Amino acid sequence: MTVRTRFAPSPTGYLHIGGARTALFSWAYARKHGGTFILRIEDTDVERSTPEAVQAILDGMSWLNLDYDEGPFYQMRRMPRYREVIEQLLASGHAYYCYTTPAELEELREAQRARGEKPRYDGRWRSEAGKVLPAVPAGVRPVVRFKNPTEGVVAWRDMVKGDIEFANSELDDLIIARADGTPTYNFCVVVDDWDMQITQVIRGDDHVNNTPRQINILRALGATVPQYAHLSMILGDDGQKLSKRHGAVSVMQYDEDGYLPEAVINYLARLGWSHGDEEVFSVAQFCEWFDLDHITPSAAQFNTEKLNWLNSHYLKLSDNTRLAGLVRPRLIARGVEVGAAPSLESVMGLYKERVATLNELADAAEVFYIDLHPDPALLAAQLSSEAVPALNELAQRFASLAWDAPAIGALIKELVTKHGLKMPKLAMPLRVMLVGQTQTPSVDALVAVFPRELVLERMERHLRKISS
RNA sequence: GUCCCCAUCGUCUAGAGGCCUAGGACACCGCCCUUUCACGGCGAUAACACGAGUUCGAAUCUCGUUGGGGACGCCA
Repeated sequence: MTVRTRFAPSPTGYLHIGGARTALFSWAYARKHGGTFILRIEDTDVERSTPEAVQAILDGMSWLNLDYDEGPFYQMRRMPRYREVIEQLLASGHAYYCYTTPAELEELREAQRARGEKPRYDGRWRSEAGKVLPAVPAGVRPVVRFKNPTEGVVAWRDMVKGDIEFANSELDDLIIARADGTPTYNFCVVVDDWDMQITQVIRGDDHVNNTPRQINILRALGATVPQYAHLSMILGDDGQKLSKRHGAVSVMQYDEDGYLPEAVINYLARLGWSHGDEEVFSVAQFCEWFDLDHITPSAAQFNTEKLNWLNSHYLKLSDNTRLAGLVRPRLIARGVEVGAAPSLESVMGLYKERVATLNELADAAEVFYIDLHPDPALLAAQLSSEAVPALNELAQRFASLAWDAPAIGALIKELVTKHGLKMPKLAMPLRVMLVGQTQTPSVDALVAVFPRELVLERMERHLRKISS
């Protein structure tokens, strides 16, 4: 049988990091087995679903390069099909109308909780042989409930967690159609997974409790029960459950924060899944290696430090043209006009081994293109009176020097010796004048990236001030 | 409260009864490289939650305890 997996988010917010990992694993499983990956939008919660959220999910997946073979399917467009199946269940006696009102249910649950029981529907409208049902109240529109088996157990071999078993006595008769006739989540999932012939349901482990109910409905329908793989959740950096407060950020936030999609994919792949000691691998390699046997059943804590490490790794591997293309819009967004000289590409080359994110790369690049005003205190501290003559001579000699790093380096060394200085005495003030910082790449490489005129301009601006 | 799940270094993990004196990675610390800072290289510290049992032998199997998480909606 060919593999068919699906990712089925509800469009009530952005695609967060946990959802992204679920999508990634589901996608990778299909890719690994030459199967089909389906995107399904579970938008039956009309109140909370928005087109913006749909777009956010699509954007997130596209940024991560998770392509789907079928869909997106929207549940709201499948209403006639759901209605048809509900009729079928009603007709076969697997479902029934229930006239209990929400208020009555609340009252029931309240009482059960007070008694220390698990809150659940008491089956008052469930038809049984020889049972007399209450009189149908006037003016109450009924919901449809699934008639869950009362005896035995429902068990499955979870591909991540192993054998899981629920007693049917723990399950109540869930609502499959609301009073207004619209179907509910657990029911739609079942019909969709059935119709779409999903072979492996890979989803978050918050769905473990839904699984026995879904299996029971599937069986009532005579459908094939798919395999299930329940992924444990991802905790925030602080070990807390991901929530809006705790950085349950959109995957697009990682884009904004300057992470490369391949770094995020690599990080997510390694979070809860492993292939021996392998830490760094391409998406293609991941698809080849991926399997459900090596997924940890326990929750994993997100670790930004490790993501940073992976990101800096991929940054080093990226060519300068790509990096320039990614950094340029970030600079423009800051209002920086990126001039022709130095080329952004060369600046990327100078800094890509030293940063963890694209934003840090942008920070480093920015000073090359703005009207730079180094911190006066810093400049004063570095620009010692003994360095000024050497710097003056340096500027003078720069004017006619062959403009490359070896020549620049040689000249600096020569003048350091000539003026009886230590290297930092000369290099530090030069760094501050050029980029406003004492910590930079090697000074000859730094100078070489600049166009000669800009170096002279930035040097003379300050040297003139001192001299006068 | 009831049901379900989970439990190896600070974090992500390797580990499917002897290969474990528990391996790798991130972080941290130290050293080297570097007349700056990073990068890089080398090294160190650091874990099987606890208690019973099964076994010649348990991180690995069983049970219990503790701790954590999830679910108990006319949300998904």
